[in-house]
Amino acid sequence: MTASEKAYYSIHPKFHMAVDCIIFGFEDGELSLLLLKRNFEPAKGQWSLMGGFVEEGESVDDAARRVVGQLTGLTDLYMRQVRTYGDLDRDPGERVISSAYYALVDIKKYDHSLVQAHNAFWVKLPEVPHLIFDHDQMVQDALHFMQYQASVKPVGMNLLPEEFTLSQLQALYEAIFREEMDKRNFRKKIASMDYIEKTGNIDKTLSRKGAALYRFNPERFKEIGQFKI
Amino acid sequence: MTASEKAYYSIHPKFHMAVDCIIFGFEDGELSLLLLKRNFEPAKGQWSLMGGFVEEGESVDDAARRVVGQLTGLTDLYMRQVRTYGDLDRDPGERVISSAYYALVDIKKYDHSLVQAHNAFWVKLPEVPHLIFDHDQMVQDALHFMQYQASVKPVGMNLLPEEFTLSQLQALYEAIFREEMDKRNFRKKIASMDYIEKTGNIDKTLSRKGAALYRFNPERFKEIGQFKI
DNA sequence: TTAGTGAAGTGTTAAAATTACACTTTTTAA
DNA sequence: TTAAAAAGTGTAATTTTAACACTTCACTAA
Repeated sequence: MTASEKAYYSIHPKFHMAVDCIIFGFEDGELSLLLLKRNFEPAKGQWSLMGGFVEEGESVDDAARRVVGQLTGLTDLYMRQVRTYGDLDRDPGERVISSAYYALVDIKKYDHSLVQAHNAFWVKLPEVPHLIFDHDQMVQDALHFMQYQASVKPVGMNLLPEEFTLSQLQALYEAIFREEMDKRNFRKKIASMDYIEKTGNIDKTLSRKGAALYRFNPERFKEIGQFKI
Repeated sequence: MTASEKAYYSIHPKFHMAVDCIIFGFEDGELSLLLLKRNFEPAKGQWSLMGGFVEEGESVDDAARRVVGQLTGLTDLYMRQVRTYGDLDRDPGERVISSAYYALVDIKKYDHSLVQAHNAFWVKLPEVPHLIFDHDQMVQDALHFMQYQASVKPVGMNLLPEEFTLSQLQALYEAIFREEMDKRNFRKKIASMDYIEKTGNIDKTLSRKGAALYRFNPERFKEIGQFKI
């Protein structure tokens, strides 16, 4: 790189870059968020999203994966960038630009000890408290974006165990879109999606009769490739 | 701020932060992008989006507005953040994180001398050349996002003059979604949108008969608040 | 043994939205 | 006066979506 090329960059300022993660779970017919009750500064004692700074040598996407992994012990989650927040005073301590990411977690599968160590808790969406900085806005934006994605792509299943009943699936979509759905119409729609397939197993935990378990088959989805709920 | 609070930030690295702008126009029934044929380093001679670094004391959103303003002379454009690109080597010169924004411009209204000074050109979407870095990806993502927004919000009109004919409007949506639409069905749909109102003026430039001119009324849209095309 | 419980599972009809489709009107330039 | 060229207009068929209630099953407890 020539001197002038170097100057092209170096005359411009640099910024702290962070990621904040909106971690969605699903339990008891409600979406939940995994939130920190901060036992560290800044904003100790307040509620916030799990976040962290982008470090040298990692992409912003990787930082988000790392941060979620640090809290949940989980890798390979379904994660998407929501947007980037770059207002001057969004962090009152110092200027920090932050990219928000949402993650979808099977709430049965996270590392409890890590969550406990971070003083983090699952909070049902209607009970989410006020969060620090612009995290309330991030949650709003993430929810909307997630709702949109869930309406056009079969991503909701990432919030359920690998095998799930149709009642669970319906309850999930009712929670995501905050609207009741008709059982027969819902099941008709799912039946038309050949990539949601019966596993042959039966779940007996919720009813004497037992409910057929289904799974999402990503390969078959790739062939067909359309979803709308 | 205490010393420990300061350390909380300062132990972390800082990054150059840029914005890159996908500037859409509409002409001759096609979407166009305003692109730079770079007459400066780095990547001199290649095509790129208009971009710039975020400076101290300006938000990322403001940086995007400034950068589009520098090229077009226009402020108050409809602009939305697309997403942020944070891969390690996305800029081969040095690590730069960049937020992409798209802007919708009335192609009749920009400052020609500024565009000329930047060696920028309107290029019809199907003829857009390969761009530097990850700008091809940015264009893809911006187009998809813009298409989505245009399908659920009345934002397409930002690409047209204040007053427009229904033929222009239909051609615009056909260009955005790359699909032909039925004239009668289209006009039926628009007629049901009370916030797209006849101005009483007539455009005579395209036909002997003349075509009624319409305008978008944002106040009336706010009252009604739904759009789908 | 059988009656009660509680979730799982299953079709049809009405209403609404979308799509397909072709001719008439208007103006002016030749 | 007529040819040209875009503007403007309505109906019927199809598809999609929404509304709606009872039966089945397997177990538990009387």
